[in-house]
Amino acid sequence: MALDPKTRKPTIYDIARICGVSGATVSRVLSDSGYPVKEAVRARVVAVAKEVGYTPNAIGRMLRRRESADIGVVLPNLSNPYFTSVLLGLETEAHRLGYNVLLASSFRDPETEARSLRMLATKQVAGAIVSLTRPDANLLKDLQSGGIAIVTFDQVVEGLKCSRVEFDFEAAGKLAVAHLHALGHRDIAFASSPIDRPSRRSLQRGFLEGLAAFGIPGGEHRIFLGTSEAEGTEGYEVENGRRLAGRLAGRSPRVPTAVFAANDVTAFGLIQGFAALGVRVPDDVSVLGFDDLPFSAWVTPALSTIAHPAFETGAAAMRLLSDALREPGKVTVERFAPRLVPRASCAPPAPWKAPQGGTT
Amino acid sequence: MALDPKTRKPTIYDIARICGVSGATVSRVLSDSGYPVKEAVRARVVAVAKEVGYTPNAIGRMLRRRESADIGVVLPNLSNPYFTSVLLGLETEAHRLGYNVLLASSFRDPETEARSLRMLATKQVAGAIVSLTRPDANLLKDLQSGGIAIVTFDQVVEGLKCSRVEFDFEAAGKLAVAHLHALGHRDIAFASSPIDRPSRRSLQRGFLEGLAAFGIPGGEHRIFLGTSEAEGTEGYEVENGRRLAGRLAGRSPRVPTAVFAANDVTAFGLIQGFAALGVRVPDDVSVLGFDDLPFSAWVTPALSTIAHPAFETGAAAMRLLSDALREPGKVTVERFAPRLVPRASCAPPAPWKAPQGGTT
DNA sequence: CTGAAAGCGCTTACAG
DNA sequence: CTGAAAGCGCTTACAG
Repeated sequence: MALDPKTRKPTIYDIARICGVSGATVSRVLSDSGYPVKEAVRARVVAVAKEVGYTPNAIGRMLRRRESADIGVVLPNLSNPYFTSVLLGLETEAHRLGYNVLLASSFRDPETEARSLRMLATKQVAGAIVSLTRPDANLLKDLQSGGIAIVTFDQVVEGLKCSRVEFDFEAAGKLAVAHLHALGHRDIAFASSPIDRPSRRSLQRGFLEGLAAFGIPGGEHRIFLGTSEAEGTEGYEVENGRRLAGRLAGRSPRVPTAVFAANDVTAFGLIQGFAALGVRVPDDVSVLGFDDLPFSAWVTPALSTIAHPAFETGAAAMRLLSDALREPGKVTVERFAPRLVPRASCAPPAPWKAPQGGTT
Repeated sequence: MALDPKTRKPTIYDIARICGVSGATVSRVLSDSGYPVKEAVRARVVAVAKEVGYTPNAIGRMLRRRESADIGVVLPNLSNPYFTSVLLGLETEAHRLGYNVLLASSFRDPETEARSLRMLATKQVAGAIVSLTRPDANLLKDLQSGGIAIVTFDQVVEGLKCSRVEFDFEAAGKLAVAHLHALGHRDIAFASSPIDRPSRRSLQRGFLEGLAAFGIPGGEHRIFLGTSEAEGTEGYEVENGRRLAGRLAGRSPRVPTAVFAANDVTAFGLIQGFAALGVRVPDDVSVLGFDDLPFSAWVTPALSTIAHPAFETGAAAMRLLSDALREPGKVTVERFAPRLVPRASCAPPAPWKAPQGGTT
């Protein structure tokens, strides 16, 4: 315990001095370099390190080695359970692979997003996994040319070469319409928070294409979007759904017979909003969600929805990043397809009403 | 663009060379030091920095300044929505205060937990916000003596001086029993995943004290705990609840009339498990949750529960940490109290059955 | 097997 | 207002 005055944290040189060896030797022992060191010396160094409570300084090491085990993660919004599940998948895989996660929620603000990206560059992260509200190829290219590997998910950034996890949002939109159409619906609406991300845009496009495929005219009377700017706060999505239910229920001359919600949470809001107005789901209107969150199977009516594999998306993104880190320049695309999960919130429209499905 | 051979990232010295000034001057300009620099020089430096695409290296700066804006966060389990909400509160406040979050989920493994803590020390974080599966005062004291501020939540670590966000779990357990007792229940059980954290222990203690206060004998036939070691995986809690429902339903000579679940997700599992066995909630058995997750108000029957403010806990923890960083040694304790949120999953026991409450 | 020395990118007394 | 120099804690050719 022969340390300096002001309870300074011991460094490699403190240990070196105590052991009567050079800093280089201590470094070789303590960094598991595999470099040969006489066994007696090694033992002494390890013992002294322990005795003085030595903690390696990763900053010093990083500066010297110019490498990092940190991965930046930029998500639009932690209050949406979808992203929370992505994060869980990411974190699980990161842990398995030995990476640390630097989290940066953008709160759906492009400014914050850009700042987070720059912050990550500043921190010299090895790579970043991002889902952007306002994809900016130049910003991401800057990171890449700074040696930072990028992986995106749920979006392809125009003009950027990088690995990504794709999801076919357009197919999801079509699948939604197909399901509702098969149930007998012809007057189908789309409910969403503002279309501020490409994934939403694709979903909406798929929805419209789905309508077109069945000869159903699209148009503004089918599209119900949130206007609030209070996004990113907990409960925004569900509240938006509640409000949209009011607008849907008030549409003249008549209420749509089915609604496709841009995510499960919005669907919950719709169902609640409808209930408050005495509109029954699925008796009066069918509600189809998107995401298949874990608890979507627990609500009543159990939510019919389109599965969007969240955990798997996060885990896959982390794996792709790890691959890209191991093999710079490697670009891989992993694709997930939508899958229909029919439950109880969708049923044939009133005239042809068939018995409801079970709740469990 | 007069940079070195191998597309090395430009440093302060590259800019200095191009501008014909010293590195010190460039640093003064680019680090917003407030140090006086001739305006013409300043402008030139800024322009060149932009031109060469300079990105400050936070590692170099951290090593020199010995300070960090990183905060470590150690959570037991991201698959539990409670912690997810805590994280959201934390992250929101961290963003507001200008800190970056280094995330480390322990997956409920004490080894992983200890490793994460050491990793954070290594990374020279300014502080850490932790909820530990196996609280270890020595481990945390080591961080503190290394200059890292610690804030805990939902637990007080024996023998550790630090700011913390407390929650009165014992009172929550008592409140649960009081509510169920007031409804007429006398045969009340407790259902939980393994009691591996002090908070769970306190909740259970409160439950038992609550029983005792009403002269209801405790005992093993009232305590139903998960045995699985598959904790930390998504869906563990709900699956555990489903399994426990089976054990509860099969208890002889008779099924309890009410169950207090250690968290809302377990309660969902219970309700599902009961439903699968034809046991109705609340008609045959009342289920009371704990947490009041956002979606607990959306399920059917709407979950009666005890509120445990998650977002607020995370935000408060971050604020306390910020205070402690600003004023080293400052120890503050912020307390949250449990609050009953009666909904539809609890009702008087069968014999005295009264009309059910509404679902919304 | 060991050490002296340079250097990772930055900041900051110190001297002018 | 500016610069030379030292140093944050570490690693790693290089020489022995």
